Amino acid sequence: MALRLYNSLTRRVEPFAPGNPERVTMYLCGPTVYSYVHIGNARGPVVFDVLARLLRRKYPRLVYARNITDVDDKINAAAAKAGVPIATIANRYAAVYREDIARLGVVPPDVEPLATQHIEQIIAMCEALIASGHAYAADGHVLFDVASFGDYGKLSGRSTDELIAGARVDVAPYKKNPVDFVLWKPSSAELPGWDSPWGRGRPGWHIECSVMAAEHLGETIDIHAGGVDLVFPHHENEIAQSTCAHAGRPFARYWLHNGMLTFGGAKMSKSVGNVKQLHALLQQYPPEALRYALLSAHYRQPLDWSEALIEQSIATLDRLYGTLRELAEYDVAPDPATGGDIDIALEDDLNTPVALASLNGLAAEARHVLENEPRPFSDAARAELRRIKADLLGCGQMLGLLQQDPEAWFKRGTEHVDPAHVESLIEARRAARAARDFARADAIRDELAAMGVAIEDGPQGTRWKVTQR
RNA sequence: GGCCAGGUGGCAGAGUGGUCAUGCAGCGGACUGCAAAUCCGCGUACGCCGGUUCGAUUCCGACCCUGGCCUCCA
Repeated sequence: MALRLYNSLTRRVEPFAPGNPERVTMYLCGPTVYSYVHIGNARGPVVFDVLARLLRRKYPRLVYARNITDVDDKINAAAAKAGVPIATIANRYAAVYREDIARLGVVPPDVEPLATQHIEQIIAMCEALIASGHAYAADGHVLFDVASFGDYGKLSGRSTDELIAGARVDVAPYKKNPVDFVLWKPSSAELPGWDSPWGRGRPGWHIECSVMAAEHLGETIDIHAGGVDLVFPHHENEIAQSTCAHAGRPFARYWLHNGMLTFGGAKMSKSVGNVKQLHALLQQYPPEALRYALLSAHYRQPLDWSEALIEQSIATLDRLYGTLRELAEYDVAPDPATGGDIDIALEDDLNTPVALASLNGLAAEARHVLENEPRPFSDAARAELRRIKADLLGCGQMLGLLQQDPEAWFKRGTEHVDPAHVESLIEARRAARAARDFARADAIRDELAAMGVAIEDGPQGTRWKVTQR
């Protein structure tokens, strides 16, 4: 089965056919680095990381770009408040972002362009748009002339007329049309700025993405992704700029949009104030559980973030890793499992919930064999277990899950517990049980529980795991 | 108000015109000194009202409700 993706532009699921299989291109709108991002901001990077993994297998020459907006009024405000240059703020939060997103198991993009490193090209695109009559300079600004682009509104399903009628933006006097948007704006002396034909200024937000996509991926890209809240105006504006700057050649073949993460029933956003910072969550919970939670719903659906969702994800991973732990003796390489259930699910517009169901199904198969086959295992049973483990790891790899040592999963956060102490208590309990002093054995178990350590007596002895974090 | 998604069992969340999601939680059983883990089994879920159909949770229409966008936003 071939990859099929929902294209916001056509509002349909379509087979994916790249312009050039030797160089498939994908762009994701990255963060504006003025503060810590929230978990909602991580949904796109995570789900499109799964897409990148899927694409890369078939098109090894994929070029995946995820930008960083490092000049913006919010950064300016944060820098002014702290009394430092904007680069200080931007570099600090960009570094935190890279690190935190990586902890979610996201493979770094091939290119991570910064807006401030493309000022020349931004100015050039503004000039080109002015030259071709799609933009005009006014009062130190450069504005895109929306009326000059007939397809404006196509992505978001709006007509220019209704946009003008419903415009709630303050109409600046220098605008020809209320919906015209800024490509370049003037900077006062205290604001960061660059010299330009229109005086000292800085770029508008939308043009950055058009320029960086063109610079690193080409004029027409295969996939452009982002949150559904960016459809209008950001992506609409990108299409207008890029198409007009490139003589009408299409900007992106496929537009992919992830649904919003909600919290308490409303979209998670700083303006509402219902945010959960990614950085804070990573201190509190296993990163892999956050990733599992983000993949637990289909990417286009809204997903309500909650403590229960994380706990459930941890519980499910406990079970999956528990199965892998039972298979520890089988030393196998991950099998990419091409054509398997997981593949079919992921190629069907990234159906990660079904892929996770398959993952759980594989684990159940393994447990079934472990439970029912007579021991010692026959060669056939062992081969079956090896196959399942290879599939489990291979499918996990596609999803960016199950790649750590099961023992590391169960003993995560052991900085709060001394493993040697735990082992000695377990040994003391073993001795007590051997002496049939069950009161003492249970007391030791309670003591371990108080430390956040749970134990399991199995045929191979007693195992332990942390119950917290 | 306009445009766009969606309403599934205790919860999360897929999917389908007519046997099955899956996970978490719960209950019963097996196993265990007891737990835990694991295994087996269980719960008659598809917002409301009509329509189409032999048959609709799935298709069509109305209604109710929720969320998103229309302004910075992943």
